Amino acid sequence: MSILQSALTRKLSAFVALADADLQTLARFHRRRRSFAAGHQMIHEGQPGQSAFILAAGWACSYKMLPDGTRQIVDVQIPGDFLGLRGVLLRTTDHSVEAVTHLEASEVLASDILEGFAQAPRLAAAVLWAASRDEAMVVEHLVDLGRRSADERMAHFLLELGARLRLVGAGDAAGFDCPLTQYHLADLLGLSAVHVNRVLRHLREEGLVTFQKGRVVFDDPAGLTELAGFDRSYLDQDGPLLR
Amino acid sequence: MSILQSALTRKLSAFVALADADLQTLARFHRRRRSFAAGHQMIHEGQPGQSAFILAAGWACSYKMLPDGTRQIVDVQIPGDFLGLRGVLLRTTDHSVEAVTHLEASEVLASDILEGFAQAPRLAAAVLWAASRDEAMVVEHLVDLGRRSADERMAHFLLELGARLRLVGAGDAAGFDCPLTQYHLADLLGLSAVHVNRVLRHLREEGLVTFQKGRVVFDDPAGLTELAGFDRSYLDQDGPLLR
DNA sequence: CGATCAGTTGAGAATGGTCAAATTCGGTGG
DNA sequence: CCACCGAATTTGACCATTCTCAACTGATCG
Repeated sequence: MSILQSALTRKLSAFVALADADLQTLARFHRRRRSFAAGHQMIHEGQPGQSAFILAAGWACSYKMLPDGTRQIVDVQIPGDFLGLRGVLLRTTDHSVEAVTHLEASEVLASDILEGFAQAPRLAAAVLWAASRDEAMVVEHLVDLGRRSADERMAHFLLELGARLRLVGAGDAAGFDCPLTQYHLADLLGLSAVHVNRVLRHLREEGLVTFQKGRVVFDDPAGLTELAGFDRSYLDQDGPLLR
Repeated sequence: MSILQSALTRKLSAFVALADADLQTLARFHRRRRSFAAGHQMIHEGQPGQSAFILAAGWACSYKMLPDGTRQIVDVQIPGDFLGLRGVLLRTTDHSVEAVTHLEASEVLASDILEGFAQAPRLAAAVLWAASRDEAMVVEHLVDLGRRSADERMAHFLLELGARLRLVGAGDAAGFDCPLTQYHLADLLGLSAVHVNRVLRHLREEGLVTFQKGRVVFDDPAGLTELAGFDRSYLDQDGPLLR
């Protein structure tokens, strides 16, 4: 079993205890290994979901474009995450997904997913359960956009991302490597790129966090957590609920 | 079978063809009928999810409070929707739910859900599948907050709500009855109540939509749709994917 | 009939946006 | 090694959307 498979298995097992049949079905999701260049558009909004991907290495982001040409990034995907699952489940894709870095992923055809779920309904429950935890992150993001100031948003996003990365073994309490540009941050946080730059400068001058040259350093984790009102409990999990 | 049950069954059957055993399990979710006064807090953020509810009549809203006392409403629930499901699945509730009007709901204990899901994994998949469609609405809401102007947000929200209500037989193309106050709209759309008032006046003066005395009237549906960039395809569904 | 709550309006302030122009940085070719 | 290119970042000046504070209206209710 590859490192990726064990990571995903561990993630899913946090929700549902999986039997051998479930694990074999899951293993079949990893047959088609693919590689993509940075900037490649993996999934196109509005098209029927032909396939989803399980991210093995690299970063991606899912986003929606608006008629006026602006975009809103909904979420960032890191290794172990699914891409485009909802597009397959709802038969139509409501967002696009773009590779932020070069990335490695398993392509899972829509038919694989539907057949696999029919044969292994407990696996289906586990996958959807994990998706429902992802929704908790989207909700936090929504609160960011609705009610937090630009500084608070940035602080909250960087802390959440750091916590997620640590769960998959990338980065530590001191900081993490981050391939996102300030344009990505702007589209994530609903700000202009210019203002993102000012916010980052402000947080740096306050001694809270430094984001430079592709690296985020938490200079004052406690102060940053305080500013952001960050509570990581929604990311934690401690054992399968469904046995 | 009650009207509510058939509505929920229809909703779930859009995703997964349910067998008799699944339907019987689903029926057991409706044993505990409860009634709540407007303003009652159904679910408290931070507490372990003891039970969820299936809304039969009335409106509710789920929200998060911030340390500074402001709140962000994440979603509005109307009849046929689940309340507090994620709190049960993730063992801890990441948001609160409040009754907007007097409401009728079936209380479903956490143990009912977990036992039911273990016995009827296809039902579990169906419920989580429906939850994943709800996430599509949260994503639209997120885009509202991140990248749409106040006018566009209001237009988009009212159109989406109207479309959802029509799916459950409340309201029509002309408009709908809406018990939300301007304070609710403010907390939904990330605006101040004062600005909500100005936005509503502006949309009314433009002849697009009128919201007065608890009733929303679409004066110019086409113009409103154009302003909002509204595309309702993410709400549509046309037959079970998993047979 | 006072009290309360939702809605309405005005004036001034603030957060964040837009436009425009440097500056830095990582390659890349000579 | 160096000049150069394009992308990313940085900064300044000005502008606009939205917020805050405050006051007032109107409906509802005990």
